[in-house]
Amino acid sequence: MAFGKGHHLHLIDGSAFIFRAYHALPPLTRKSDGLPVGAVAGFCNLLWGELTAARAQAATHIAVIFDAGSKTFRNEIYDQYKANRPPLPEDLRPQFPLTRDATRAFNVACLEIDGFEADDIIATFARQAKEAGGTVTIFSSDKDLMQLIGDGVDMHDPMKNKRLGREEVLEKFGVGPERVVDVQSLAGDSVDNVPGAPGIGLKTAALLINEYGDLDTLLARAGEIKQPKRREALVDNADLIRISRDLVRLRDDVPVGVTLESFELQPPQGEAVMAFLKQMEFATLMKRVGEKLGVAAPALEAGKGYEVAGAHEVAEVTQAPIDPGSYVCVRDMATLQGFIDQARQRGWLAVDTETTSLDEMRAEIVGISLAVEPGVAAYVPLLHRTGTDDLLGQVTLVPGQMDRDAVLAALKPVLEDPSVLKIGQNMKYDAKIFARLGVQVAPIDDTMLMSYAMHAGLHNHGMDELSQTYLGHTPIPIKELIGSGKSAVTFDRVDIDKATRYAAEDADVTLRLWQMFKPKLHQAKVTTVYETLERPLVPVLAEMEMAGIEVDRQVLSRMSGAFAQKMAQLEEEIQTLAGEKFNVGSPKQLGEILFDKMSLPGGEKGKNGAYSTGADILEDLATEHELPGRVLDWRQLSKLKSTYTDALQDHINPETGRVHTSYSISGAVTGRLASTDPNLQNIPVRSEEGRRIREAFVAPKGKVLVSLDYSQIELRILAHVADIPALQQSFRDGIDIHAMTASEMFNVPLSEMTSDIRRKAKAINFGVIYGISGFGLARNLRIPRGEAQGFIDRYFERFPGIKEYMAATVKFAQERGYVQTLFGRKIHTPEINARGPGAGFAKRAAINAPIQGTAADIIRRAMIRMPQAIAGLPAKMLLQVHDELLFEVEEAAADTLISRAKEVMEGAAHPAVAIKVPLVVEAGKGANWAEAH
DNA sequence: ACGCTCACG
DNA sequence: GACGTACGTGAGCGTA
Repeated sequence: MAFGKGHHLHLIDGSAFIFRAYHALPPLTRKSDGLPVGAVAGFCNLLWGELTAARAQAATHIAVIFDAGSKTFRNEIYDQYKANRPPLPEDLRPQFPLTRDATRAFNVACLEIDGFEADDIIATFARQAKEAGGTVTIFSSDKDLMQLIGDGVDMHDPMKNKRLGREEVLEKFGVGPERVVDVQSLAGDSVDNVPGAPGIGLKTAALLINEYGDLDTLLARAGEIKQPKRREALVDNADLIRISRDLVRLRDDVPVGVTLESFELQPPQGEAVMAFLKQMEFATLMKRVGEKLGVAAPALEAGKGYEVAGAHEVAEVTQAPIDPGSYVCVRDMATLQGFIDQARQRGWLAVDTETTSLDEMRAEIVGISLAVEPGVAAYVPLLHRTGTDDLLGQVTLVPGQMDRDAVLAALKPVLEDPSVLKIGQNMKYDAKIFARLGVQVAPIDDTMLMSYAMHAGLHNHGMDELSQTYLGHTPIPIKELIGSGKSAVTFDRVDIDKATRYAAEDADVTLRLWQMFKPKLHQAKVTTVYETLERPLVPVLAEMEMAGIEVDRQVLSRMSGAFAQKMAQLEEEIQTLAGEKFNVGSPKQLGEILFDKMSLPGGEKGKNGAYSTGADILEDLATEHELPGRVLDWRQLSKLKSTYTDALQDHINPETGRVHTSYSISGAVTGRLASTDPNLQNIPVRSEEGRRIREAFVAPKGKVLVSLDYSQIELRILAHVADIPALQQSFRDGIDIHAMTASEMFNVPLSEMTSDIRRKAKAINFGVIYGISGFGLARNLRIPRGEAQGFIDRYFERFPGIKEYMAATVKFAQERGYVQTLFGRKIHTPEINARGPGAGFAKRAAINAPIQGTAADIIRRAMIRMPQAIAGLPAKMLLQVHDELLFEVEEAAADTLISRAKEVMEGAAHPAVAIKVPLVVEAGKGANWAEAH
């Protein structure tokens, strides 16, 4: 029978059901294999409830509509559409196809169409139903659907369990359903990232539309608006507003390919429902559905059902042992396609690349390994070369390898497919290799970062260590393939059979680690840390590293020359003073000259019997003799030359002409990044001579460098976490915090503050962050230990909250074995209950970690939000130096960049944590880093 | 491979 | 009462 008068259609927004189910339930997994099924279970419950309700409401037709998940036509209109959506939780993705299966199992029509959102499909069916003379109820909480209300179409919000009609639309938008699109086009939508008109919200938009009738009239007569702000917002952004309208207006002409008749409400077929529920191991639901349908629920075998993720370890015992002999060497397209198909089927793929270098910007890809299941792994050799060059000195490819570009072309769709999760160990490396080959790998999971989120402080997170610790398996060492030291060869010279065993094993191990870590993230309560502070940082850092920073070789080379001259001169003077030639760079020889030959006082031998000749000791000796001062000068120049002016030149990439550092996300236990090859986080700044090295870090013509750094961020965090009202107030008032501390401690009014008193207070403030001790402060200030202890006692007397915070933090660590940042990052403190001197170290580290770690979390949050915030500006984020971000930007846009980036940085803690003191960011710009800082 | 020294936050 | 200490990093060098 044709759909028409008297018929009533229920249209269900399936995606809304899924998300609601996912967030309402704990992470449940199927007992037999650990498959995440929480969202599916919740979805089935909601659907079952809805089916019961539909009958009660005399629905005659029903359908569940899903989002197809891939890009839609709206992304072609506006590429930023929905661009700020958080990434999908990794355990939700594989449940999507199961919810479709569930819908079909309940004998309900289900539909999704590539290129369109569920909302468009719903709009299309709603129109068809209306035109046929029937009525429609839409089940969704999505306000975008409210434009469809009226004339036989109403909505039901399942979250609030309430009907939405014309009155509710008026209440929410200030206009009727027919003008909802106009209002939304003006107001924009931050959730979907619809731009709208800047500065116009829902209220103003409704006011304008009601005054002018509709959007087109309003835009045509925008010049008449009296308020200058509103007038400009509309006149200047007319195009953006029209684009916004195309984004919010639902299409009701989607080629759906099915008719309304096919949605006729059918009773569920007991057998099909039961088969599905049994497969999912949903015992309770089987019983409930069975009773209603009058079918016996089949019993589940022992050990089946579902449970909260990680409740039991099933992974290891059920897995096949790791056997490198079983891996496949891929030499033809059909075999490769087989792995790709398996990846699509499962929704995940473990990937690893083998290359000629650890430097991602110079490395050439040699092969790719893949794994889809524990034990099911393959290696695709691409560019292995013969061990010896031929007679002409030419390298020759080993025969039997597939063409690199053909393999990449085959892999690109799956590597870029948003519905297939790519799993790797240190994915930033592989993502950069692929990016250089034109493949943007996403979405990703990273076992190194999962381990870091769970185990920071317990051990490092390299693959060999993780495999040993968590799989009890020692992977083939890379040394066995490429050798070590001077005789090491690059991976392209490795025999393909050996490479297959090694490389595929890495992918296999990575996949197994991922399966083991996944449920444990929830258990360790670090899912949010992983999802918001680790995983999203990978693409951000990859971008920064690939951008690199321009370094002027000339500047460095000139400085190197000058340093060399000055050093030679100093060396001669030193040797004359010593009365003999010796290696000034050898602490051992220097110690013997100073303390044995010249008999200067204060010679202390370290653990291996050598005299200590550190800067502080030489500074003390400088009053006794000329030589130590000269050595200090020589050392400074030597350091600057070897570590900076010489070494940095070697790091200039010949292709890009820029220096590309690599950030280690999991290198520092506190959450800080670490920079290597080269380390761009310790470029000199404290001494005048050193600071000049920053003049070599330059912006290209027409651009400038912009530096933004958090002012006193760790002290601000201390004021918050230790809850010290006096410190908090000073930060709110913008008072010099060290002067204020000094004033409180020494009873000196701010107006009479001397730089010496302030210096002491500053040292104490920093000392507190480090877990202060009388000894440490005494050494830092070069004052007697008793005096230093006196300062500390006075400080604690004045700010008792600090002492309480320190004690509470240590106690927390002793009881739980870890400390936490404000954002939930855990830093383990395994040595906290040790005896001996180690105990002191562990306590101070435990006190420092939440403060340093919270600061690290904050700048991570800022960095993750930054690409979105500066999109459209001719600007790039280049470097991070713990509390500083460095950008390169076209000169004309520098001030815009500063204001946008500053806003992101100062607001980075929100909305997760409301810090009681303002975060303040200071900005500078200039032709080089010295000027910008 | 390890420790010393020193550059940074 | 003695011990040994500021927190977090990475690079280059000399020495074993």
